[in-house]
Amino acid sequence: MNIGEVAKRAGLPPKTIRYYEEIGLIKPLRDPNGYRAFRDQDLHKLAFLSRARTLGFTIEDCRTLMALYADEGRASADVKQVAQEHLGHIDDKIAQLQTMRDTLSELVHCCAGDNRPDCPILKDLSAEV
Amino acid sequence: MNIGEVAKRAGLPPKTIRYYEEIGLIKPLRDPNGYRAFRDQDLHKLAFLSRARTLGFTIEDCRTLMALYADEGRASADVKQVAQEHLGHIDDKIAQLQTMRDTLSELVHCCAGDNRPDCPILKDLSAEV
DNA sequence: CATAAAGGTTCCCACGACAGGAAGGTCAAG
DNA sequence: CTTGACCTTCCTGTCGTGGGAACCTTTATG
Repeated sequence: MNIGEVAKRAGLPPKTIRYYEEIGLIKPLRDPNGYRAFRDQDLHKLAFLSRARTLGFTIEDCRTLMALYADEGRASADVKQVAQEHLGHIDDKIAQLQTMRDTLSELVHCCAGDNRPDCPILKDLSAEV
Repeated sequence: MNIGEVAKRAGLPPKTIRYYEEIGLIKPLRDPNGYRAFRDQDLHKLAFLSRARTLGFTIEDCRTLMALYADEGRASADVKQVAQEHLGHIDDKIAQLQTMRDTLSELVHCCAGDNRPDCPILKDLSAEV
């Protein structure tokens, strides 16, 4: 399989796949012409990565998760811990965005949005420290 | 005022302030010794930037907002539009994170988290394409 | 059989918004 | 006079790609 083919199947751009090879997440073989030769196991790993990235795991998390996946003797507790920490980060980020959203939404609501210059949004931003 | 002083007052690291000058958001004067000499108006702008960044506006948004702030003849509609677009982006991001969170939370919940290798999280990640 | 299009390769630069650190100049206190 | 706290510029790194140049290989078509 060439890179275009796996890209389609794994749902990842070729650029990203090359990058994943560069940082050692996958190790595709090479054809005599220099083209990367992806095996099913490579495709499988890429699909794994694609899915994990969709769930927001960092590349380093992915590396850890793939190592755990490959380790038959793993403890599910280790996997769970990685996932829970990530979940914590997501929750933090959501909370932070929600705070922004609340403030911003309030300000937008208060702004007349007409052709006059008075604006509670700017007033808030320029409020005294 | 030197950079350390404004940094404290505006709640921004000196590095960030230097960066803001570099990209033209502020234009502090210079003392004969080469030190930046911040006026009240510079501090005011930095406080504005700090607040806007806290609300998640991009640097380019900040540039626009500061221009609107400086423009006495602005229409509040223009400010509102910038804010509303930003609000939209925040909502998108929250929705995306929420989707991740839901899936991940479900998976974490299903994982025993013991010393056995069976793990629904890894099972999900390695599911067939 | 020649050619053109579509695919592959490496390499380098850019993004956003800074953070870290080196190497050096300046200033206030003891 | 020295120490230490500031300040300066300059360069590099972050994270996960995306864009594009310059070049090579394969496949399809006239």
